[in-house]
Amino acid sequence: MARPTGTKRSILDAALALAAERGISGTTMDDVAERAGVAKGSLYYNFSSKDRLFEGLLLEGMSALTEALREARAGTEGRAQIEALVTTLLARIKGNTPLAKVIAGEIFRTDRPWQETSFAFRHEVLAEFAAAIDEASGPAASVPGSTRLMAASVFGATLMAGLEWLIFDPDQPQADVVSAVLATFSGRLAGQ
Amino acid sequence: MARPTGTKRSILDAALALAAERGISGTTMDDVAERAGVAKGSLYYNFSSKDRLFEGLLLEGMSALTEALREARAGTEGRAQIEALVTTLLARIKGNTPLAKVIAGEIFRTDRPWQETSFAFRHEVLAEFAAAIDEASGPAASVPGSTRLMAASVFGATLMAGLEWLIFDPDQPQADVVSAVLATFSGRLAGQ
DNA sequence: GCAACTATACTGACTAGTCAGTACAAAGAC
DNA sequence: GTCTTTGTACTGACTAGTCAGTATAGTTGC
Repeated sequence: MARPTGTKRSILDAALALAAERGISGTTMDDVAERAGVAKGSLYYNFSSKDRLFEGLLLEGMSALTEALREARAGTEGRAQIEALVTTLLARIKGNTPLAKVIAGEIFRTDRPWQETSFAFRHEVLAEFAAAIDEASGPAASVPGSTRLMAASVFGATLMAGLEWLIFDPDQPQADVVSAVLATFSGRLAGQ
Repeated sequence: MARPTGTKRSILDAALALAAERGISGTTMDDVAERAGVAKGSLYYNFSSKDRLFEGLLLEGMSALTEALREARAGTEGRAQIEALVTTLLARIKGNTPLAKVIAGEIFRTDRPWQETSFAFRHEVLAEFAAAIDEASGPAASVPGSTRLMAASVFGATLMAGLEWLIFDPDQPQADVVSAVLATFSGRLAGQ
């Protein structure tokens, strides 16, 4: 699963940029070849189909993200884990906004050939958040299954705020965005 | 802006169901006609183009949602507003999951002919959440622009948790999902 | 009572164009 | 001398949109 270089890299980069602009279905293989500056034949020499190309793209992006989240959580303890995950996720969204847009658009689709891949990724990401939530609030969750839903909440909050930030107000400092997301969880809104 | 009936209704319903399964780009007009049980010509008699059809679809769904959120907030005060908005949004997502899936997949796209419509909707929804946040935490927000980001966080948390719920564990009672989302904001995760 | 006309809704075969994928001869790269 | 890439032409299935014609229910004139 080494990060591709050379022609494969150009193709993946071009495909990602285009998919972020027009969606995967709206991106044609001719477009990808042109933007990558390679011949169309090279696309099919390196990837067996359009589906495989985009599957590879998502797999690569998702692996990098889960890896980053895993490391962020491993380096911290207790309540700081949530903060570390939120900070890391926001940094990743900023560092690769096109990927974040594509993932956000794909995450609820249930009809893709790479669904399996995508669900596994989703599971891993939520597992990191769930583990951080257990660390922060004690493992004695009141309702069974609620940790996973809370993990989805924290992930969804960060993703939505991150894209809101980068699409509509990209000049705002990253630290302010981290603060805003964490403030949402601080108890000021719904302390029991 | 009366809710269409008859043929228009069948077409919109079919288009929504298909778009939730395959995305808008992945849905063909022939598919829509077949599922709606009408001839393809009727699609074009009732809507001038595929884009207009889906714009109408999103507009209808988004109007109903903002209206519901507005009412929910108007009926409550203080911190209960957040809870009312989260509850209402989750109920709507459950009541029309296909629409929620389509909106979730569209909300970050910046290349659609109906972008204006979509951004306006986004703005209205976030305005409701922002108003509730102001009510809950006092208008003296620490960082300029942070209320909008917090609104995006709360909205994103609810949307992600709602779809997680309905796609992966639809038998879980709605009340548990509301609790889980609100628990995320309770301060147990990141109380300062 | 009925023929002629109008308005509206709908039909489905058809057109013009698009796009994933293929073919293959030639040229670099290592 | 094999692996990779190029360039270009091509195929065939698919798709948005069109349009001449049909169905039906009024309405008007006589």
